[in-house]
Amino acid sequence: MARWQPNAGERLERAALELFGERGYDATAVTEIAARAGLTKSTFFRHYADKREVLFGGDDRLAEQFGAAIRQAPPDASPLACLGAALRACEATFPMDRHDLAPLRYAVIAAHPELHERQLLKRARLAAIVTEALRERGVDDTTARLAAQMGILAFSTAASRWSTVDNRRPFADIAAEVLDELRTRATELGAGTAG
Amino acid sequence: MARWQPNAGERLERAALELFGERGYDATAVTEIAARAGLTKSTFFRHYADKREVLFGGDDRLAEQFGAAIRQAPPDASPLACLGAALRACEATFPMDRHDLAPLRYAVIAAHPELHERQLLKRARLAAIVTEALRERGVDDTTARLAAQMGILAFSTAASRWSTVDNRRPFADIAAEVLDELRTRATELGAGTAG
DNA sequence: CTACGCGATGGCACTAAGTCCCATCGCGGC
DNA sequence: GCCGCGATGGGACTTAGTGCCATCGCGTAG
Repeated sequence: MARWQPNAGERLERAALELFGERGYDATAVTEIAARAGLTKSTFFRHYADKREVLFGGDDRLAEQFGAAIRQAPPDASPLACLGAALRACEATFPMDRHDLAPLRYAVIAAHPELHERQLLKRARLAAIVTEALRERGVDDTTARLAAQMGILAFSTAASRWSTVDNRRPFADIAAEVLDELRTRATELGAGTAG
Repeated sequence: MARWQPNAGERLERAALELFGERGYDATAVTEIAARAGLTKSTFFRHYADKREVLFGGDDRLAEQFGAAIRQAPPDASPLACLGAALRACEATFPMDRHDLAPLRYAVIAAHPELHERQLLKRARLAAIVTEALRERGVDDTTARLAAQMGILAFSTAASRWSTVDNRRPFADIAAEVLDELRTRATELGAGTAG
């Protein structure tokens, strides 16, 4: 028995990604994922609330980092500056030495609406955390929500580009670039006629 | 038998909302919804892909209206002006004579992450349609995506406020107000220091 | 009026996700 | 060596969701 081996969560995550790559998401049962990780269905659901969640463990850690980075930003930093800091802070979640698995993960998510759905939920939670963190800094509600959406858009775009097979650039660089372009476009949008 | 009675979809939707209100979402089985509508489980799944979908039938029609409104906007209209037109166009989806059911619907969705998840998916699809419609007008990719996010944010905020129990204002008014405030905030955001 | 066909429904079997509860195991402290 | 705690195993159970075929209602051709 493989009982009591450490890192059950990581093993399940790895086994899941392997099987999704080999047989596809739908054709992979939770029992099979657990078996490959040397565990059982019961244990799987003790680590992940459902089958989808096994692909999004990192997003929860990310949300914490995001919130912390905004709170640690200097008091006079603008909302967009806070977002920049947050995007730099989540560099650890996108380490280059794990870059090989990213394209597969994205492909699986893109191919299954229920996984895309879960990704959207994670990002909505992230947006809620950013909004709250900005509000704590005295930013008004509407601005906080708008800035949070811009941050999520920058994050999503950057994460997508980073996860490309032939990408070799660090996440922070891509994110900074995207955020800066969004800032420019936001100015143009607001300046245009609205009616 | 109630076979061959018209509007099976509407009956299922109504029955579902009733039961969700009475017993809660989790405690209501698909079989029960179908039974109250005078139908069976088989027929339910022929009308809605899953249990969640029964609450989001209107969102699909909305997406079409949204896209059509942007395409019909005058060629020289700015992106934000297009969004304004789209928000006005979906007035039909928020008729005052059906306002009574809105608070319940929102409460049920808010209480269940899986329903919130589905709502996010619908809005993401809406955002994709807006993005594509703006691109067709010659708007560059980044601006289109940013504007679409702003539109979705305006829509979500307005829909939430409209669905309040004591609200009596038409949707278009609320939406226009929200969008205008977002435009102001976007300008301020872009003007601030970024770095 | 009958025969035929089409589309919507009913019904049933089946798979797998997810829940619940309890037994079991391993490790560390007393 | 005993004991308790936390993690795992295992099995019973409910229900979402799929697939297939029989059935029904209605319109239409002849």
